[in-house]
Amino acid sequence: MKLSSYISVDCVVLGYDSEQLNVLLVERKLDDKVNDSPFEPDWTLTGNHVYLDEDIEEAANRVLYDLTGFSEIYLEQFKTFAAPDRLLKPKDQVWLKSIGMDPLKRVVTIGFFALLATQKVSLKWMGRNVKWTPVKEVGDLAFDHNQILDSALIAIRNKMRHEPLGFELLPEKFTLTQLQQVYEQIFDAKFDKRNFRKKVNRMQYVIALDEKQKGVPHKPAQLYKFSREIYEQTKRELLEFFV
Amino acid sequence: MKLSSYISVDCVVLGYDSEQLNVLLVERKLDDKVNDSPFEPDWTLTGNHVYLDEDIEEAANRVLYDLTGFSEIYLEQFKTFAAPDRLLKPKDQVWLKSIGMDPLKRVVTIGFFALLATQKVSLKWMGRNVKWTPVKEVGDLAFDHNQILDSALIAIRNKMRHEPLGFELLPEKFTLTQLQQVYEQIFDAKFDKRNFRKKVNRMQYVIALDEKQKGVPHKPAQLYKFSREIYEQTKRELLEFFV
DNA sequence: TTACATAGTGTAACTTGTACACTAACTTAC
DNA sequence: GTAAGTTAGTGTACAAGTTACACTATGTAA
Repeated sequence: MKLSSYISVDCVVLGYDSEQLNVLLVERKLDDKVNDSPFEPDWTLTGNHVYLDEDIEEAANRVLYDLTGFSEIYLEQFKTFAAPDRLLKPKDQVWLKSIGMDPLKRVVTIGFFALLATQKVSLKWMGRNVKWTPVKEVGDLAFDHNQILDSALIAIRNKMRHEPLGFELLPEKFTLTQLQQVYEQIFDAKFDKRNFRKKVNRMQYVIALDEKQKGVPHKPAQLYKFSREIYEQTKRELLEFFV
Repeated sequence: MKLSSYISVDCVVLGYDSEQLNVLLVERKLDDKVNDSPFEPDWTLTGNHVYLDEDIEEAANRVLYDLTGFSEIYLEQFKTFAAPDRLLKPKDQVWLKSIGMDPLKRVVTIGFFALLATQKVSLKWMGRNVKWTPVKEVGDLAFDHNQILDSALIAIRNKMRHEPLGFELLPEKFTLTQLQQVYEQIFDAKFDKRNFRKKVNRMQYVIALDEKQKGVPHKPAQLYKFSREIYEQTKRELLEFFV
């Protein structure tokens, strides 16, 4: 299959693990490095080329499927990066020449963000090391991937003001404390527990289950679920979220 | 200058003219048409190829400058379109072959929206007919440009919920009725005049000028201006807009 | 049985949203 | 210069939402 080599997708995969918000990073292989310096950053976001007969959404889903084994992950395009000095890897330049194509100087990449609960993921990707890193502790990434990550976080925050994305970071059954923590992490803010719960109570699409948390060394919390159906019906009235 | 032919930008240029929200369309030339049928739509959004040494933001600004003669227009990337069946024009395919490049089947285009007050614009572009069309009366456009327009309107609405984009559609000095009309057009809604003004009054960055409207056949309205400086200082407190 | 940890709950003061109708100021036509 | 036409500009009462704040309840583990 031929690659349209100059178009790629990069996925900012965010996961919440009951403590913090994490981003999925993959370790670079040696032959990915642009020069031989050992000081180049070792970690990148997940991404891949886009095939010629493939839409970019398909390509991003393919990356996520290879990574997690799941295909129903929340995924959304947020920005395209095309600065002329974006780097094409040397091995790709060689390969492009070998098939008679112009080894262009830049790769245009379409940034996607994906949201999921970390426990779902198997963490294997093309034989490389993969790790969750707390978003607040991400160091230098390769290429312009720090910039892509920052843009993703801004896009997610903006979208979360008026769409119920927070639930995508939680398992199907969750506690209100977990929900609150998700929003606190995303917006880097602290909310008042009672006021937060008052607001959730007004959301008819957050439904209390007949079930409690298990295996915790303290009072177990009530579990809730999110109903997208009810949300779709009532969203006109209840649009504002937590920030 | 060589073109990186498979990347283009398309600009959804929106203008407000004291009555309605309009979008700028350009007429196609005959040799743009994919086949000879006279039934193909005659109008498109403005767009162009992206040069190899050019970022996409630069390319979009170039399109806007060619069109309007202005270079300080509010412009923002909103979505990238890359469906495999997006069409490359026949003349471009011929041209790409002539310079030894693979005539790929699709053009990846990055969609931008631009906001301005219509009176600013001179309306000339590459020798073609250009016209403002009320957004509500746009008919069939060429390629997937109706889809691009719809996506732009959704992106603008979402952004306008928490950023002061409405002012970009007005001249520097505007009346509160004009401001209200902009938001009514964008959100396709009617607001109560007194409540709207109450809300504006709370926005310290909308400043009453010592000046009134002129040349209107009725009571002239107070003029106001928007101060981005004050907005930047106070935005944490006053984030919500009109919808 | 006690210590520990987190869950879960209510109220009062204040701010914002909503619904609603008349007078003021200017121009034009007669 | 008077009347008709047009848009500007204003206030109030009620409902809803926001904010700040501290204690009791229920489970586990030692």
